[in-house]
Amino acid sequence: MTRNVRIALVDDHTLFRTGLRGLLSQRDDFEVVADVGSGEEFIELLPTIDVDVVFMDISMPGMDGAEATRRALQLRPELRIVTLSMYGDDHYYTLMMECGASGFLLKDSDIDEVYAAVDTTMAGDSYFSSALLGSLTRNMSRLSSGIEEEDDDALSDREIEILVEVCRGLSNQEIADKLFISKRTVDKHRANILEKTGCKNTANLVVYAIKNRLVEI
Amino acid sequence: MTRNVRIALVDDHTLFRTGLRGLLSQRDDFEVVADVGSGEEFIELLPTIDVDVVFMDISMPGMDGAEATRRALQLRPELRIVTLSMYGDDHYYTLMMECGASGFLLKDSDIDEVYAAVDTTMAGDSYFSSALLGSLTRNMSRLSSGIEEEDDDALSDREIEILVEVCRGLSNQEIADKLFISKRTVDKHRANILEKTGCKNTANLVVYAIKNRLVEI
DNA sequence: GGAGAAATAAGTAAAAATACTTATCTCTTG
DNA sequence: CAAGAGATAAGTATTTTTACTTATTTCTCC
Repeated sequence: MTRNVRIALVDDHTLFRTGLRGLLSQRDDFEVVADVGSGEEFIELLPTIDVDVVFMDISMPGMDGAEATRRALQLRPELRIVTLSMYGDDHYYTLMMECGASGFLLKDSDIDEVYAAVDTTMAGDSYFSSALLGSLTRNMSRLSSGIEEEDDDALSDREIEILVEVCRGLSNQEIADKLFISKRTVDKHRANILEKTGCKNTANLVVYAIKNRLVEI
Repeated sequence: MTRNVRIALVDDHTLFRTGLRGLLSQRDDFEVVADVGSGEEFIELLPTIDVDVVFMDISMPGMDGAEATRRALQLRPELRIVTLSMYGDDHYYTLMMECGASGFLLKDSDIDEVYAAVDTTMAGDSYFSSALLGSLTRNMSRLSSGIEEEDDDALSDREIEILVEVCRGLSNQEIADKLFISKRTVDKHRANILEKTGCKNTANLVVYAIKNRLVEI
């Protein structure tokens, strides 16, 4: 007999986690081995547990899903991490895929998609919410159409990370402390973000970030 | 024997709804009689069903939770509506209470709070997430202290005018020029706005303004 | 007509952001 | 292994915001 799939849940909404846990337990070949509310907790717990598939929320207070995914995969490259997001935004999708996620599920998926995500990623493939297919194929066709528009102004992962903290109201110094880098580096990132986004100041940035669904309000 | 409590779920995230439904079904005196993804759907469905308690999300595409609550209570004043929110924000809380909600639950509550919310509201009382108690008692004591300060924190028209310009990304000097007043006056207004809204800086202000619908993005 | 609220204005000082530049280090990719 | 991109860091100078305070004028409301 095959052993159970060991699943971890990382999401800051306890109720959502509890609900998902209940839904997952309906499959008796699934076993939820971790159920935590933050990226930090998960990274701390990871060395002590055996996990196959992680459902990872993107927006969480403190360490977000992107950073947690990166760190988790450094520790355990064989982990299958499935992103759980409110929005099927290109930016989020790209960010998480670049961080090494194996799947992307919208929170308004139905439970069959969750099961499918586990089964598919366990088989070594990637899984995406069916609702995402439209926007994905759009991107694909754009890429294959040869226009190759490289979007020079796309924010890097780190820049997005900085921008999210800016939107939370942290000063550059506070962001520096939080990310363990120099304030001057944050200054530089922020200047680059302003340049790339065509924004003039903080107020513009927050509006930009919200419009582009980089932060949820 | 008492009859079951009939519950409706209104939330745009299918997965969350399904999870919550599962959790609620563990109480065999509860019965989920509606499970919809938007305010419109709920209002449409309401005349055809018997409901006691509604769990209502605030932010939904289309008709939001506030509007749906108002309309539902017009149709059925005896409904007990419990708000489900990501945030324990004063503003959201006040808004929903003004719309007639009987309870306010954070999405990171645990399931016992959900059960408690049903039981409490069915008994005719109001229920609030324990995480909210801090900010609520603060408000209560302010009210009961007899000062009768009718929401001292309401922004004046001029302050709202300033805030809107801030959100557009104008500097205080630019706002001053635009409104034909001194930059120092704008400074002062801005400081008062920060104080009243409890914000720390521009980023917070923009988020506040958007949440409070003072600006559209 | 007087009380109180709101808008106006200013001084001073400190903190933060912005505009420039340059220079490593690391990682990926051809 | 070389090239390029991204993250890191720092110098310097200017502009902007923020935190304190006080004071005058112009409203409206009772």
